[in-house]
Amino acid sequence: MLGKDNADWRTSRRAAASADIVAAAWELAREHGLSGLSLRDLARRLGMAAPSLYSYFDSKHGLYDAMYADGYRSFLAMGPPATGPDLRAVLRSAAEMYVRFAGDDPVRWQLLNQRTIPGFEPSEESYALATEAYERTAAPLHGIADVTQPDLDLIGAVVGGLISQQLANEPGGTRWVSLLDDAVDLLVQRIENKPARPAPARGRRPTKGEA
Amino acid sequence: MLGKDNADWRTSRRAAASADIVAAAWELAREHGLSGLSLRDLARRLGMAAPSLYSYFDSKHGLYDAMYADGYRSFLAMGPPATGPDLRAVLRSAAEMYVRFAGDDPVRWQLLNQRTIPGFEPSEESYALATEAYERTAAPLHGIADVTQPDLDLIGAVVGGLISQQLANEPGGTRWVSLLDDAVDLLVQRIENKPARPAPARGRRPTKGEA
DNA sequence: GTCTATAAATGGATAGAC
DNA sequence: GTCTATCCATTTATAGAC
Repeated sequence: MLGKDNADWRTSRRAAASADIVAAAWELAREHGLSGLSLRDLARRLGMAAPSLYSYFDSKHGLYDAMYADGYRSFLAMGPPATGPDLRAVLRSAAEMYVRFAGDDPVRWQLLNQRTIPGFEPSEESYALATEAYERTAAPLHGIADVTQPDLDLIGAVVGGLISQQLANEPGGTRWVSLLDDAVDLLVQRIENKPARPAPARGRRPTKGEA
Repeated sequence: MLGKDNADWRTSRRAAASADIVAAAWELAREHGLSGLSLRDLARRLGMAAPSLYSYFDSKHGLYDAMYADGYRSFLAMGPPATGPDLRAVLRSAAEMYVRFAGDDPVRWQLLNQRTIPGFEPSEESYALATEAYERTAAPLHGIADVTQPDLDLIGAVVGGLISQQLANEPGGTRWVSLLDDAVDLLVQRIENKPARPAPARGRRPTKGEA
């Protein structure tokens, strides 16, 4: 009567094997580039035959999808960002967390943030993790000032831009990343010194994004 | 006695053929992604045999290098950015030029600005074009206010970040790119409201980037 | 310069035995 | 689930005819 236990055991074994594969795939991606990843190399490193990988992933894109999900799970594992009443402190904390995450594994950042693998798009399930990570990071900002979606978009672009320049032009350095505090100050200024919430009706100018 | 003319003609013929190849390569890259480009497809589209491409390029990376150079030549062909005494106007013009250039051909922007092809690095000659483009774009800013290199780095990161987010998350849209004017205003504010040029010596704080 | 032919290495992917 | 064997496409490269 250990049918259920047996099934659980199998499932967890399978999950563990799958995790091993993904971990080895990250290793290889760091060594040979994201699109330089080959299933043969991967199988060899794991001491298994290449076709066996297809028991775990439908295709190479399926593997990328698992890596994508794994990347966001790693981000979520860093824990929630700081909360508090001070916009600058909260923003700085969230930005630094993101910069650290990107610097820890540039290839991971590339898969998660750039459209670099032709034809690859994350599955709904994996993308849901991306959404969760985004919302969790943005959440502490919502209460504080009058943070709008365009504000969040600009924040993301500025922080992402600094990371991107850093990784592309001076990997391992700090030339761009060291500008983070200054950038945060700018963003805080923008958000706090915004023309007070538009009086409901009464000559309100349409926002830029509105059709 | 037409040896020289004949040589010139051959050179220009060769250059024209080379340009045709690069143009077709861009087409294919737009269709199948940058790393999805195949020399067979390329040769087929040009109505030639694949090995013939090796008369023009040493390797696939050689082709990428030619595309890289071509990309920056296209940028330079847009002409110099606006000049003038108004920082905001000059910055906005340069930024809009860059955004237009990126939107016109996202794949080109990817090759020029992201480390996406494993093992590919532009040759010195091609990289010189990148430097020329950068310096030409930054030149009009140098005269105006007290624009430092960290200022330029931040400008590049912000503009590049908006482009990157736009292309990755909503290609063809304007959600991020429409924030450009706001971003420029922020940057102008930073540059203009900088603590006046530090009095030579006398308690000057070291800049972040300095060792 | 261009072609045909060909080679070797490598890539993703499938079929079918165990 | 794992293997062997196999397939087909791609990259790189060479030899040799035209």
